[in-house]
Amino acid sequence: MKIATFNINGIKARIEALPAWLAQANPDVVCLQEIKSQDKDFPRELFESMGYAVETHGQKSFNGVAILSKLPLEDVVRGLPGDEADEQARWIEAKVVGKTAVRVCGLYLPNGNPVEFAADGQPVIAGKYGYKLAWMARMRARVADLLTSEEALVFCGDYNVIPQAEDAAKPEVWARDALYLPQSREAFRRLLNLGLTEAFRARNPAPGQYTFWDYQAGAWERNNGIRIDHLLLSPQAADLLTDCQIDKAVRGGDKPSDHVPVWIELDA
DNA sequence: ATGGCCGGTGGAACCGGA
Repeated sequence: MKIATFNINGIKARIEALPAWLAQANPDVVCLQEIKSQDKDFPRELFESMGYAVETHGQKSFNGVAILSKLPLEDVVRGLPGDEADEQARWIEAKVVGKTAVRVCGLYLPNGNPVEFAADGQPVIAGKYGYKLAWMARMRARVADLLTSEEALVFCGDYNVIPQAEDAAKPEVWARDALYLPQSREAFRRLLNLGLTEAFRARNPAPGQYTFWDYQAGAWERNNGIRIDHLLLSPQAADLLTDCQIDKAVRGGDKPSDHVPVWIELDA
C-alpha cells in the first residue's frame, strides 16, 4: 500500500499538476493539505473518475485537508479533537480498508509565525506560536489515544517543523523561526517518543533532503530547502514499512506547489 | 528567509504562507 502526503497549496491552482502526479505516482492513499477550498467546491468528481474515494475537511480561503483513496474509507473523523472552539480545518482521519486495515491521519500543523521574543531572548508562548504548541499538545493526546487501539496508524502531513539541522540547507537562518525553535522541535520529539517512527529518517540517513522550497529568491534553483513534510508510523505500521521517498522532481514541474509529495510503501 | 513569489479574495490591494 503506497501512502503519500502532499501540501498542494490550493486545489484550484493545482487542478492540472495534482492529477498528473497521481497518474504518474499511482498512490493508493494521498493526504492533501492546504486545499484552500470549502467541501462543496472541491472537485471530487475529477478524482473519483481516477478511481479515488474522496473525503474532505475544508474551509473558505485557507487551510483545508483531504484524503483520496483507491481503497474504501471508513470511520472518518474531521477536525482535531480537544478544542471545540478551534475552527481551523487542519485534521482528517479515516480507516483504509485493505488486506490490512490502516488508520490514516492527515494533518496541516500550524505554522506558528510570527514569534514574539521576550527581553531574555525566549519566545513568548502566545498568539500564533501559542496556537502551534497547543495544537501539537492536542495532537499528542490524540495520537496517544489512538495508540491504545494497537492498529496500524500513519500520521502524515505538513508538520511545519524542521526536526534537525540537517533538514535545512541554511539552519542558522531559521534559529528564531517557529519551524525550528527548540520548543517546536521538542514538541515534535515528544510525538516520536510516544513510540512513533519517522518514516523518511528510518530509511534515508543522508542530510540535505528537503520537501519544501520557497517560491522566492530562487530557493529551488539554489536548493535552499527544508524538510517539514513527514510520515510518522505506529509500531504496527512501522513493521510494514518497506520504502519512503521524496518526489523531489515534482517541484521542477509546471505550476508546482512549493511542497513536494512524500510517500511510503507498506507491506499491507 | 530573500533582490527576485504565490494563492485566494474580490474586483484593488491585502492577508497568509514558510
